Amino acid sequence: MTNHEIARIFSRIADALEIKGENIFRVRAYRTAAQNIKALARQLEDVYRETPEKIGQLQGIGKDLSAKIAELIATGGLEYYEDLMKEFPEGFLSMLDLAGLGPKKLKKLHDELGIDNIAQLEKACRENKLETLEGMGPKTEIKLLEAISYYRGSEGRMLLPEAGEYAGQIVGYLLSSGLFEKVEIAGSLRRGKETVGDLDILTVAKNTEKAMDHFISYPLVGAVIARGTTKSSIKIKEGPQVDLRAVEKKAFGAALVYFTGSQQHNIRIRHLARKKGYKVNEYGVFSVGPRGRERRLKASTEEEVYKKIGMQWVPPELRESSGEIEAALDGKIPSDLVKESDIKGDLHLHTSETDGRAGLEEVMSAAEERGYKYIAITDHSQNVRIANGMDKKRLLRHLERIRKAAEKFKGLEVLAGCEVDMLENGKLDFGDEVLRELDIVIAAVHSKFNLDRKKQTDRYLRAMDNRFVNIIAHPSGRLITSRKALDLDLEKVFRKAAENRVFLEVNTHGQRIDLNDVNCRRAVELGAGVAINTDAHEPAQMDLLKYGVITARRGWVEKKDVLNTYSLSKLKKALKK
DNA sequence: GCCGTTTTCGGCCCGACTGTTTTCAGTCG
Repeated sequence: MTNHEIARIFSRIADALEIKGENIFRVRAYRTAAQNIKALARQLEDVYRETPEKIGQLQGIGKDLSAKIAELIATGGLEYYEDLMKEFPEGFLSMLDLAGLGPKKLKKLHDELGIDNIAQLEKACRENKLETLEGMGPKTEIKLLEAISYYRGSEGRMLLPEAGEYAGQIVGYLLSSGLFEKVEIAGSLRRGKETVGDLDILTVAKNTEKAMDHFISYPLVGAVIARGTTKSSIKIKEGPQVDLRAVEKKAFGAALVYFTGSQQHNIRIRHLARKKGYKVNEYGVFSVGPRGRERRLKASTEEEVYKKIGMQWVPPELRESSGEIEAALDGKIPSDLVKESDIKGDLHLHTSETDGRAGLEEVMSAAEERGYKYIAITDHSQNVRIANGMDKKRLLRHLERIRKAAEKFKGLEVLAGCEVDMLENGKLDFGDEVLRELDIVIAAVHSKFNLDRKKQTDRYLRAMDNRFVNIIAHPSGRLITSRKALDLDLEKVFRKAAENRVFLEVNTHGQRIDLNDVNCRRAVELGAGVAINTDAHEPAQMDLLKYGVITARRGWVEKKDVLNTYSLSKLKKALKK
């Protein structure tokens, strides 16, 4: 049972209890627990197996919820949950995913109109049945019909790079108007989550009325969801919802904290502030005097807001309520989280020799343009036939060509390597007599994704015992929207990596982001290092590096933990082991 | 249901916008 599955069950329980009209704080407890569990760096199942009592020490998990987690892990099910679900028709709770429909209205629709599912809701809206209910009118029906159509056509959350593109375009549109003094991306995009739902943009506007009008007139707008003086929301045609908030300059810091989230992070910040006699909202930090009199304290930047509460500034990527609050209170926020400018080269690149699009020199000059000190050319090995993998003869010839082409690029060190396939039994696709000819060896799985946990893990461990292996590419094998991660004991893999000085890749290609944030964090905790690589198959993809960097930052990875921040001489030493 | 140098009981982050109201409940982030 994964953390995500446990979190989903808790959040379904929260939905169900809310509809039943249970104590809202009890509902919130389940919801908070679900969110905290999703943000954990370790799998609860692993924690439970080692030290079961640690479950109850987690933030927001007490006696009752730790017992429920134990039951889920031990039996794969939860009696309380299953009984609760029996009270609701199939598909009923998922109606809560409709925008504008919450537990209260849903309960009313069920109790008074007998609505059990989306199809019945749609029919009732079309027949104007909702208008017969108190508190609902014609607009409610229109909004719900829109929500239903959006829900059906919804592709869910975007991948991070796609969100980045949308945001870049809108920010450009806003800035070009001259109506804004400041425009800043906030929300999960600023935190660098691997998928993003809505886009959040925080602004300081010279004239909020004009600014809001400009925003809702964005050419690609499909619908205006809300239009207020400080807050408006639009839905982009075939794209995401975008929320824009305009605040005064002096409130910008507090507003940026608030609008960046995560929600759990905000709740804890405000809670801490309250204990100190302050109130924090998006307009600033206020001291609360006798008779509730409020006085604004100077806090126009994020740094000042955190300082007032008595803690260090927290980098946005860390704001997931997964230990950063405690660290910031103790002054223990990592001081040197890896930055894009720390990266001295890309160590996983393909060329047209196998399945890449560009030739050797094109790749090298792209690297030179990016100011890299070094790169590694790592085309596929023979077993990956679909990618036109090289046999021994072709590889040796390729190495020669790489070294020859590299002579033209004086300031760039080019390592001649290979992405060597990891065979089912953990042997590599080439023997040691070939591997020793390479400057760098990346081992990777491209087939047999469905081995059982023991076999898959042994496959990795054996490959990492080969003394020539430097990097494990895309270790978990997952593709965010299409392929599950391999069934793998990552704890063992990370420990072995630390022991044998094998680096684990943070691969930014396509839908990978692999390792992901929580795995990065655990790998580094266990003493392993990472390498942030693009696995680019054409030079433009080398730009995706920033998403690997942000993911590593979310995993609390510092510069010293990252192989490709090393100087050339240190890199070469590390590769020789 | 969780949590505690104000509390083991009584709190639980905080505010904007909408639609249906005539002062507010519901929803959202």
